[in-house]
Amino acid sequence: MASAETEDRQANTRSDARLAAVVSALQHDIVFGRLKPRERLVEEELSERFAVGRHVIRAALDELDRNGLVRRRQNRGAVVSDYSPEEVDELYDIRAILQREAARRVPLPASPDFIATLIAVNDDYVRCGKAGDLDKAAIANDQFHQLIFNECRNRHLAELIQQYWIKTAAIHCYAIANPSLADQSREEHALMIQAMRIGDRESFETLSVDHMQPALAAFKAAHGGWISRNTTG
Amino acid sequence: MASAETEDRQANTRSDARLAAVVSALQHDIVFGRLKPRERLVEEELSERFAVGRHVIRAALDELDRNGLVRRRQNRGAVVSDYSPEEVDELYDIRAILQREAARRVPLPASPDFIATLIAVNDDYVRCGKAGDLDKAAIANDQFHQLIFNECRNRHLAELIQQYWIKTAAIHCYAIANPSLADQSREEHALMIQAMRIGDRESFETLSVDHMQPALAAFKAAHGGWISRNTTG
DNA sequence: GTCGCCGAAATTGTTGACAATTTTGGTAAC
DNA sequence: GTTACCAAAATTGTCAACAATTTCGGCGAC
Repeated sequence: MASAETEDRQANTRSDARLAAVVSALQHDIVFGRLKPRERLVEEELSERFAVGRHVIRAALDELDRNGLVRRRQNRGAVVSDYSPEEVDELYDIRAILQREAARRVPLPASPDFIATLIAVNDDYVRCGKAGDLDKAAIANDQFHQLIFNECRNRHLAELIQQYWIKTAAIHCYAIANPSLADQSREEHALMIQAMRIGDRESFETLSVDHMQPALAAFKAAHGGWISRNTTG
Repeated sequence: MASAETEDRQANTRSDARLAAVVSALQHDIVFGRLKPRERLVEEELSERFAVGRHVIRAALDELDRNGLVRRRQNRGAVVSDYSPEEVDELYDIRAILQREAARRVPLPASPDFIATLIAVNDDYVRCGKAGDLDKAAIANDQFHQLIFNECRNRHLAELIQQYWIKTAAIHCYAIANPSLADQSREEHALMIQAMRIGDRESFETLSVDHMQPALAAFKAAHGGWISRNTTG
């Protein structure tokens, strides 16, 4: 629901509001663990729940499949995907590559206007986080990083980073719920803003990559002993 | 038609043979210029041409839209996309990033078995190219580079490179049709094989990035004066 | 007691008709 | 001659019923 409007600007995803709403809702359900890995997603159930035609559900599942959040197989329906440890490492490897390069391409120092916008969004993130409103905090966090990466002067690169952001949403949202990690996240956001303001590219680049690591480490620690069943199925 | 079998291995794209065939055929039509930029793709026409239901066509157009080869807008159908010069630069910028990083991750020197396979595919590419069979040459060229990038020890990165390979297929297939560029391409393939064989990573990395440039330069020279109409539309 | 087979239930894939939207062509007013 | 508007054609979006496939439970054979 919340991202239905932002979606409208992206000319890439050709879709109406209903589809966007379903995708967004399912994304949040998966990311925040209301839908657990290996859980089945039945088209007719979802069709009834969201009060839309089954073909809309099908399109939504297509998009989620494309985003890597669910996995579909012929005549067997969709299940929430659980990443194997190797997959998580691979995805974060790619994110590190992309975000480092994006950080190199952002013009620094950033304009005062941009810094002001960034601070406003980050304040929102901090406020929601401390208030325990995880859903809104996650959205503000999304906005914060999306704003930054959109400055990289390569729209396709920014979109690609956004794609991998979504793919790993279930992992990096881990940090928001954990008080200690959330503290660190807030501190790093402040450092990023500072680096952009004074034009310290080296710090900015390092922060852009390292900012991902705590959530990844926490996720791996929590799910370390898991068996990966989704290889050959 | 030709890639219908290879598609089967990729568990990611959940689709039957018909969908894969339609996507592949339309891809080739666009890449080799039988379908020209800004040309409309009408669902019912395609449905009749390929003798499949319209929903299959719709799924195919979805995938082509996702690959960037066509552009769709609400209630207005699909058109073959023509990239603006900025978009082309952006896409090649991303390809350079990804392919450089992949080259860094490929274990070197490559095994003799792998080198042998590579030489066999490349011989096929050279043969088809010199015989003027552009369609098969393009497929062999695809195989050659896909083989290499699949060695990067990160399946998601390899898939991502493949995605951008498809996105820019219309551009880099330019080189195959041009005799001088094709000569250079063949020579560089030989150098890449040599670098992988003896473990010369620096050359391999440089080649992996620079190999794209001639086709890009030729494409930009040919389409330099174009007006870009697909911005806000 | 276990293994294999068969049938029913559940679920997804497909089809064709219908509704909504956009485009096109023509006509009348200025 | 040009512009505004309206109706018809073309095209895409939506829906509900039907067909095909997979899964699950029970039954019988060994």
